[in-house]
Amino acid sequence: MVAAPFLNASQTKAVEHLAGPLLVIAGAGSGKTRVIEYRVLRLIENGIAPGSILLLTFTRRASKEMLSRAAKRDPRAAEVEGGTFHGFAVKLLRQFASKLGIKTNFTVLDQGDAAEAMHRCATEKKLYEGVHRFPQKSTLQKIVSMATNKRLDVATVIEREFPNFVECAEGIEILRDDYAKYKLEQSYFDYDDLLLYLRLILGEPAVQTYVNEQYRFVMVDEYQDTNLLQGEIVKLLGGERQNVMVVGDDAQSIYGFRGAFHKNILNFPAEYQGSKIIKLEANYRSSQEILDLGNGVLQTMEHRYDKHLKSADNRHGDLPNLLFFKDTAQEAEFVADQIQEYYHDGENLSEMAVLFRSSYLSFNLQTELAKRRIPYDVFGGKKFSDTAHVKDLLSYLKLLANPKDELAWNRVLMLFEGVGPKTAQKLIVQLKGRATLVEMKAVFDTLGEKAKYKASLVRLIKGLAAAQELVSNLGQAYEALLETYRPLLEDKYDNWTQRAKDLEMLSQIAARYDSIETLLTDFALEPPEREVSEVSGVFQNEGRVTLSTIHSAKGLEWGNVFIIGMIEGIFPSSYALKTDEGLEEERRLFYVAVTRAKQRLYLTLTHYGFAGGITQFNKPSQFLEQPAINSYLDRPDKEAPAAPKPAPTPDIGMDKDQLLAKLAELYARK
DNA sequence: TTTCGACGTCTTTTT
DNA sequence: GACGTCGAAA
Repeated sequence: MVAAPFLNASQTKAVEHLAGPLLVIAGAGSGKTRVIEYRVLRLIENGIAPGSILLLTFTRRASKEMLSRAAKRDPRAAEVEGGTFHGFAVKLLRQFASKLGIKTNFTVLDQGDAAEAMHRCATEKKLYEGVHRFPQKSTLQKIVSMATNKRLDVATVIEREFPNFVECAEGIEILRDDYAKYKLEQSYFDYDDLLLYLRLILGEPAVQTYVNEQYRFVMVDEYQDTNLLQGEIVKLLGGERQNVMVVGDDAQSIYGFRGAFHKNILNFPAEYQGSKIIKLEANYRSSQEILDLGNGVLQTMEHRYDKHLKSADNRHGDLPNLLFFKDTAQEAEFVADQIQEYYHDGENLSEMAVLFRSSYLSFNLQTELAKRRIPYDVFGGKKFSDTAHVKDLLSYLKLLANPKDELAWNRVLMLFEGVGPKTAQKLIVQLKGRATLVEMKAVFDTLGEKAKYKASLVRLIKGLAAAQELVSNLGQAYEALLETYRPLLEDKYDNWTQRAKDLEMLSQIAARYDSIETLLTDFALEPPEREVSEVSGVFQNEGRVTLSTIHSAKGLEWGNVFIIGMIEGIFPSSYALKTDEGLEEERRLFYVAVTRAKQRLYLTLTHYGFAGGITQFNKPSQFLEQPAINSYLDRPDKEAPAAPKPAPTPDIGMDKDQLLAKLAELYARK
C-alpha cells in the first residue's frame, strides 16, 4: 500500500472510497489536492488501469500538478487521462469528427475569434442596417455564449443582463442559428461548441457505451464551477457505474458570470443515487487570524452553508492589516517596500502575491516592481495571445494548417495597405475556390498591375507556400513565416522591436510542438500567460512575485498576500452590484482572496482614484464596513491627521494692466 | 474603396 | 483606453 502520511480521518475516507458516487465538500486549504492525488494512487493500487481514470479540472495547470505529484510516487499515474473539460472535448471530438461529417482538423475559436465570426455573420445578414443600435461584436458573443451556457433563449438573457438591447433580441436569436451553421460549414468550434457537441455525442447511446468502456472512474475538481452542460456531461461519463467523485466548495463558486450553476454541487446527492458525502474542514494552510477573517466573510453571505474554518495545527500569526493610501502610486510603493523587506528577511519571492479584482489595478505596481528590478509574473487579464502581432502570426500559422480558413485570411489580408474589408472579401471568395496555397498563388498573380498591394501579396503567398514545405519542422516553418511578416510588423508598429521579442518567444514555443493543430488548439484553450519582467541582478534565482486576478489565483496559496484596490465599485465591482446574486458572488470572490494567505495578509485601498476620466474620492469597499469582517482586521486610526488650516490668501493687489506690464518685463528678459 | 480624424460609448472576472 | 461610427478627402 502506498504510504499516505498526514491524511486525517475524513481525507482518508475520501481516498479509500472506491466505487460509486462521492461528493467531497472541501473547504479552502483543506488538502483536497492531496486527496485527489492519493485517491488516484489508491485506485491504481487496486488494479484499476490508469488509462481508465479520467480527471477533469478547470485549468490544465491544476490537473498536471496533481498527476505529476502522483506520478512521483507511482509512475503509472502519468497515464491517467487528465485535463480541462474543453481539452477533453477536443480530444473526443477529433476522434468522432469524421462520423459527424466534420473535418478532423477543425479549428478552435477563442473568444475574440468567435466575436469576429459572429460579426461576419451579422454583416452578411445586414443585421446592422436599419437598427439604431446593435450590440458590438464582443457583446454579441457574450450574449450568445451565455444563452448556451445557461440553457436559455436569447431574449431571456438580454432581458436579464443586457436590457438596453431588448429590441435586438429577435435579430440575435436568428444570428445565433446563422452563426452555428457558419461554424459547421467552416469547421470552427468555439468554447461553447466544445461542450455542446461533447454533450451531444455523449447523448448517443453507442458513443456513451464506447466512452464508458474507456473511462471507468471519473473525478471532477472545482465542481461548484461547472455549468449545466458540464453537469450533464459528468453524469453521462459516469454511465451506469456512476463511479463519479466530485470535489468542490460552494463558498468558492466564482464563475456564475460564465454560466456556472452552483446548484450542480447542491443537487449532487439527489442526482446520484446512493452517493456518499465527505466534508473536509480542517485547514492546513492559514493562521487562525486569517481564517477568522475568512469565517467573517462567510457570515456575511446570505446563503450561508454551515462551515467554520479552523486551523488544524492551531497556527497563529498577525491580524490581517487594513491600510489606506493617498493614491495608487503610494499603494504600489508600500507593497514593493514590504516585498523587499520580506525578501531581506530571507523569504522567497515565490511566497508573495498581490491579488486584485481587475487586471488594470496592477499597472502601477508593475511599473514600481520593474523600477526596483523585482521579478514578477502576471496572471489574468490580457494574454500574450491577445496582442495584435501575436494574433497576426497565429493567423499565418492557421493558414498553413488550413488554407481555407476565412477568418485567418481576412486578418492577414487586411494587414496590407490598400486592402480593406471589401477587397479582402473579394479575394477570399476567389481563394476559397482553390485547394492549396500553391494554387492560390494564381489569385494574386492575376491581380491588375495597378493594384499597389499586388507585389506584397505575391510575396506573402510565396512565403506561406515556402513555410508549408517546412511544416515537418515547426520551428523552421515559423521562422519562415516570421520573415514574411517582418516588413509588415516594422511598418505598422512604432514599438516593433518590443513586439519582435514577443514573436521570438513564440518561435521557441512553436519549436516544441510537432503538429500545427496541437499548437493552435493549445493556444486557443490554454494560451501562455504574458511574460513580462526580465530582470537580472539582485533577485536572481529567488523566484518571482505573483500578480494575479483573484479568479486566476483560485487553488493557489502564498505566505504573504496583498489584496489591493479594496474600493467600493471596484471590489465589489459596480457591475456586479445590480443584482443580489452578483453581490453574493463578489463575497465568495473576497472569500477566495482572503483564504489564499498562509501567514500574512494585507488589504489596501487608496483615497483618490481615477475613473471615467475624473479623479474621485474613493469609498472603502462595503465588505470592510461590515462588523463581521471589520472586527478581524488590524486597521489604522480611522481619522486621518487633520490637514493644517490654510492661511488666508495674501493680498497682492494687482490689476490687469499691472499684470501685463510684469509679463512684458519677463518676456524682455529672455 | 480605403484611410484618417473627430467624436461617442462602455469600461470585470475565463475556458 | 479600446472600439465603433460617421463624414471628408485621397
